[in-house]
Amino acid sequence: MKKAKESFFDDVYEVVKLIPKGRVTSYGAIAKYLGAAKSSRMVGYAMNSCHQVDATIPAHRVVNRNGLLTGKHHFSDPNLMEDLLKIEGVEIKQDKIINFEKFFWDPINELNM
DNA sequence: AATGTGACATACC
DNA sequence: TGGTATGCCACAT
Repeated sequence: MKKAKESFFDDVYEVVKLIPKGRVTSYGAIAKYLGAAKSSRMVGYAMNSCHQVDATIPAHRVVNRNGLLTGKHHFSDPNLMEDLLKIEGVEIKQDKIINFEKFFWDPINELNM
């Protein structure tokens, strides 16, 4: 059995680290998967602290509901996020993911079923 | 306890 | 099309 979540953030990190390479998800999807659809902001907030909790978290695979790389500004370099995604095969144009639905990885569908 | 915060989501202008 | 405003909630101080 899994140990109880220590905090909302920890769950966020767990899910983010489970995101397959070449896939992306949204803050809202993660929040919803954790049972707090309205806490989408917390997901982003968690990512802000993710580097001090676990630097291995692929935060670049998490974007907003629009597939827009809103969090790129928080990376070491703004271009790092889209560059990492491109390397993984995700097409990006104007800081936005092309065919977002195709790359979208929903934990609710992938983990809860 | 209270206040501040924020990498969202949605609505409105 | 993009800026502004509000709701929303868990964490930090």
